[in-house]
Amino acid sequence: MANVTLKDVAERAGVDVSTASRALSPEKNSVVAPATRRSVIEAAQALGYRTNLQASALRRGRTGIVGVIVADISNPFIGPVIRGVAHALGGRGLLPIMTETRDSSDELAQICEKLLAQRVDGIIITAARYGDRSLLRRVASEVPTVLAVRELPGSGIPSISHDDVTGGRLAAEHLLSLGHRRVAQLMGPQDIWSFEGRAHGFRDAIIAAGATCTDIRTLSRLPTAQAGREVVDDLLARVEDPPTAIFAHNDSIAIGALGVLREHGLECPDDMSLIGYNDVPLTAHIHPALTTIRLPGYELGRLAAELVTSDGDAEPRSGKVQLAPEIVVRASTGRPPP
Amino acid sequence: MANVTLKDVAERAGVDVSTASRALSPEKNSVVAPATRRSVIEAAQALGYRTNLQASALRRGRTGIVGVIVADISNPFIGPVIRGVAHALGGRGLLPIMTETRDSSDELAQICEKLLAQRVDGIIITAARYGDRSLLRRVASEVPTVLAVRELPGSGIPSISHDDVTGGRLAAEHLLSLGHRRVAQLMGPQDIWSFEGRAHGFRDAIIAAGATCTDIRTLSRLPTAQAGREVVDDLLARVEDPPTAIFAHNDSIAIGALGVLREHGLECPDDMSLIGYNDVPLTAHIHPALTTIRLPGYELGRLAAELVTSDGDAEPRSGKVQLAPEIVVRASTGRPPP
DNA sequence: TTGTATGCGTTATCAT
DNA sequence: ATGATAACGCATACAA
Repeated sequence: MANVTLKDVAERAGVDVSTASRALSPEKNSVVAPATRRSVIEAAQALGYRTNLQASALRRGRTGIVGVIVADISNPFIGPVIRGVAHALGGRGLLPIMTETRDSSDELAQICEKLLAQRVDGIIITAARYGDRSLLRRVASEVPTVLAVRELPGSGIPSISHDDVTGGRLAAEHLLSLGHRRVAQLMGPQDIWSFEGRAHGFRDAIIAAGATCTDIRTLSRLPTAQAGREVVDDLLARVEDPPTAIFAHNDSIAIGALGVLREHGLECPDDMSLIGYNDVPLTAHIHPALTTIRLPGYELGRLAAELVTSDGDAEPRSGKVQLAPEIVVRASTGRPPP
Repeated sequence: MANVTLKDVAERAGVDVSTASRALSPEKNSVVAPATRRSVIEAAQALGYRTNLQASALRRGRTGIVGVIVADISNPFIGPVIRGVAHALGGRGLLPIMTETRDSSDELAQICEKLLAQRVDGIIITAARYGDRSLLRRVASEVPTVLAVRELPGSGIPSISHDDVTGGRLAAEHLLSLGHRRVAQLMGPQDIWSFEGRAHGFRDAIIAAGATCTDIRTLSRLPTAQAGREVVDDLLARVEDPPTAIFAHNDSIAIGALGVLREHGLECPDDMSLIGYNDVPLTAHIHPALTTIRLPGYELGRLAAELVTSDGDAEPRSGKVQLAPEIVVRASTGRPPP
């Protein structure tokens, strides 16, 4: 029972290994006689046979494994993305192998090396920073590679993302429509396309409306609640004419900011409006429920998986797909104080 | 550059493949002459050679891959566990392959099948329910298997967990010490050991103190914020003499409950104390900051990975390890209303 | 329809 | 210290 091979199955069924192989293959079992096929399957079950995927992969030249690289597993918006990837891959008989970079380029390089050594059939990357461009270009030249969530302009690597510029603009328009004229944005790392896009979309719309926008850069490498805390202190201290609304580049930053605002006695949305990004599950459950921009994570993951596994077919395998963002208005935004 | 094999390297270095193999092996490169070794390494670099781990695995009988099975990637407490696993495995040159069951036993069965077919060197399971006992026993008989976070009593499978009974007791003692005499617990699924342990530890301590404990079972299969919402409505409607404190079996349930309480005009902790479980990152940032029981996720993951990779050494490879829980007192608990 | 033979890329054994 | 060779388990081209 320890290690049953095809040979064992073939012997028990009284056929050659090649026949056994065919009988067990979903694609070629039509060419083997129903009777022998049954006896092979029976023998396989009796012995508890299980294809050795490693050996199979070696022979066929495909492993059936797709590498998935994320920056931070704890970031709640990544859950749906992973799920979308896993479902799409599972439907095609593939298995995802998930790894985390903690947004470190060194980690990313090491992980790519490992995945390539595993001869994965494709790689989905959601952790790309500008500095990784040449590395990822090399990777993409060796194995089908798709960027998900985060694009990497100029890399030539196909991407499935959503329109961060429009997302930023939606946030701006919402605040403007409520009457805000002085706003600030708490920015995620600007060497990541998603955040740069959000920043531009937001700022441009604010400026175009003749309102003023203060940009606050977070210091931490990871855009977490802690990063939000650090930066709001800064904001409230520094600005002489403080904003009436804040756009946080993701929900975690927003939640961190919310805490500090409260400590400063500022209620949300009465004293300060706050809008986040991603629409992670918890945003609906905190108080006040967070207004945010929805990122269609599951869809992104699904499409990325489909793209990476469609090796060169009719599909483009290059260029980029962008889904549309959507604003979710909840309780954290309102009219500016008089 | 497409697919450089050892043969290519050997030819370029003017040696046999077997010599090339030895020269590149960290363990056996001591037996090859320094000069040839250098020329082999040089050739490998020049050609961009990368070991084919599939072929290597086939030959050696070990894949260097460990399967990691979680119930719900979106559950924030799992992040540190995964990180602990990944670090420990990475340090040993192994690669984790992560999968999600969404707490479905069917999914679990399918995933185990796939992992076994991949000939993983070990499996770490954090998604065990009582109903999975026989399945997991079969799995454990084929490959080193370790349960993490959730034990499975009577399965004989080694586990790295923490002491949920004590965790429940800590929650109870904290509430009792604040003067609460009528309390309720919002229970996670009781076919999962962690939640059953918390339930018993809590209830026993409450009863022993002569106080009263109302058990509320969540309906959802997954212990999420939504589950917390559903159940608190129930609690507030049903109990004639309502509790003054609530123990939620995890932080997500607690956060869901918090929202409903607020909608009912109940402030926390003034009208109702609330204590969660797991100490996920966000609990410190919501309002009020949540009192909770800390689960040492990173440590659990690390130890599980170490155990699953220590095949039969001096180590026990059976029995269970339990880490100690710890209470984190924040703002969501206080004295009961007069 | 089935069997024979070969090779995927690597490593371990045995000679040399 | 190095080379020749076999074998890991499977899938396929080809022959029968």
